[in-house]
Amino acid sequence: MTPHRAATARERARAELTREIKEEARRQLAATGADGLSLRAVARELGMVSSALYRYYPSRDDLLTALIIDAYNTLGEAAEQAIAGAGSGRERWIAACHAIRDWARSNPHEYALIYGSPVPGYRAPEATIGPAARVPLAFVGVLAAAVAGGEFAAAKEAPPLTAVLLEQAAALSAAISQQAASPASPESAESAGEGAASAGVPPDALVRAVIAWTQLFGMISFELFGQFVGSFDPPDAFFAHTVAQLAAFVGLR
Amino acid sequence: MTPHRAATARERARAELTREIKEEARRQLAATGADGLSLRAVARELGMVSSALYRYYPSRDDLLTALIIDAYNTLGEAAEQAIAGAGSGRERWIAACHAIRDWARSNPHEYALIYGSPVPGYRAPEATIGPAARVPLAFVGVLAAAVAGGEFAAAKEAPPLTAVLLEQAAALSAAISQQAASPASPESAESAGEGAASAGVPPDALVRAVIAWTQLFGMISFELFGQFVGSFDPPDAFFAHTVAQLAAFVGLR
DNA sequence: TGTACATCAGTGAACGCGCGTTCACTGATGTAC
DNA sequence: TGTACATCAGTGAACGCGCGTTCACTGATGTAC
Repeated sequence: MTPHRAATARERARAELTREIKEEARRQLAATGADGLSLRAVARELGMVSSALYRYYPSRDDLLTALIIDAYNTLGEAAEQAIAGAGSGRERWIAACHAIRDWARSNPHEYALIYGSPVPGYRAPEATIGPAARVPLAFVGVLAAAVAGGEFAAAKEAPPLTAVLLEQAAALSAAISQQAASPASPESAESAGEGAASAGVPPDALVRAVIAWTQLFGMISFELFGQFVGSFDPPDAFFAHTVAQLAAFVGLR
Repeated sequence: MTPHRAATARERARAELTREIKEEARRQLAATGADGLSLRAVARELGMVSSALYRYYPSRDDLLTALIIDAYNTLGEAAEQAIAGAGSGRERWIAACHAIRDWARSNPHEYALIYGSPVPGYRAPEATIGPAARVPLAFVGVLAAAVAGGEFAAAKEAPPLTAVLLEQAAALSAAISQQAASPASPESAESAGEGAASAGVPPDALVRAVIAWTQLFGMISFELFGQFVGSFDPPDAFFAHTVAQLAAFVGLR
């Protein structure tokens, strides 16, 4: 698709400005939230006239989409790097959780953009699905690698799964294998790597992983959205405690 | 404070319209989200002129605050009623979780208003703190009653709490007892009742209760905000499974 | 019970604001010969 | 290497919109004598 030739000055300028627009938009996101994001304000800040932005994004929603995709990707990358930098399966799991929290704390409005209440009237396009899956896939990858490496211990007191739940877990497992085979973004393919498929992960563990996943984001949302005020605040100790417990819960000892 | 005399027609009309304004505002919330809520649109829909609303709410933020307080209260009430209608401690806990989810599914935008990303520029006034505490207090009440009634079983494999966490748990316990002694809303006093204080609930169980609390809202947020799409969808079975597990987790057998 | 005054709900016009998006345009950059 | 044409980035004015809030006003409801 892309011919091999040097980029023209025009192309370089375009790439540069596209980056600057997103940067400025992120700044405004941090200041005023997703609904406060305005093309006119971005243009103003960049010293351009508002209509000029339409050379780069055909509408406000498209700019928002670009920010959402970027957010999913940087978060996914943070998780993947944390995983790559840790030793055992248990350590990888815990490191990923902390990396996700750290990213969320550093980028609260981008976090809100992707995990907070949906922006009214905005419909997420297909292009966000792949990046959104990076974090869950990374977790499943850790689990699968642990199973393969003999680091996984099935839960002792496992309450039985209902038929519906078993079925959904099986379907999810299949979907994951498929997605891992044809990853959405080239970057995620690399780091998720060989262990990305859910091969060998028992359905019960998959359910537990999803429980842990919702728990993780529940804690982070509560922290960022101010629900912890007056209880475990700051929730650093609480978070570390819970995450360690969750690692055991999913079967990583 | 309130003298005992019949309400004048004016007073009745005022109460009636105040209710209608909030009703219409809630409808708009459901349609367009918190940022789409506009005084002008509410007035328009009620056949009034926009400036007339200022006789009822001094600003848009005050109307928003009223909606937030109502949301916390109806949710709290739903949880309290579920608890009152169930038998054992374990059943109460589970019933409360389901009631909260049901309320959230029926009132997604009100849920988003109180548990979603904060409305940018809006600062929650003190008056919201009391109503916001109803749900957590209800859960602690269930736990305390179970301890008093011998229905509570401490966790077997309890990972040790760090010093910081222990300290925070103790402070939280004290704060709960205090709040239960002087409840924010008269209604909550009644149903939370005798068992509201955290008396007898061990710190470890309190930590577990907060874990369960974040887990619960993590699941609900994921469901409402669309993160389950493609995995456990619909998450009914997943939710029931997890909630039952959580009841055991906090010590209710 | 009737009247004079005070209170309050609702009106309508206006202020000033910022927004997304369109469109005809100028001038610079890139390309084909 | 130089020229003619095509492409594209950015301009500036404009359209039409809805918003929160203020203010002087009218007319109805309530209260004190």
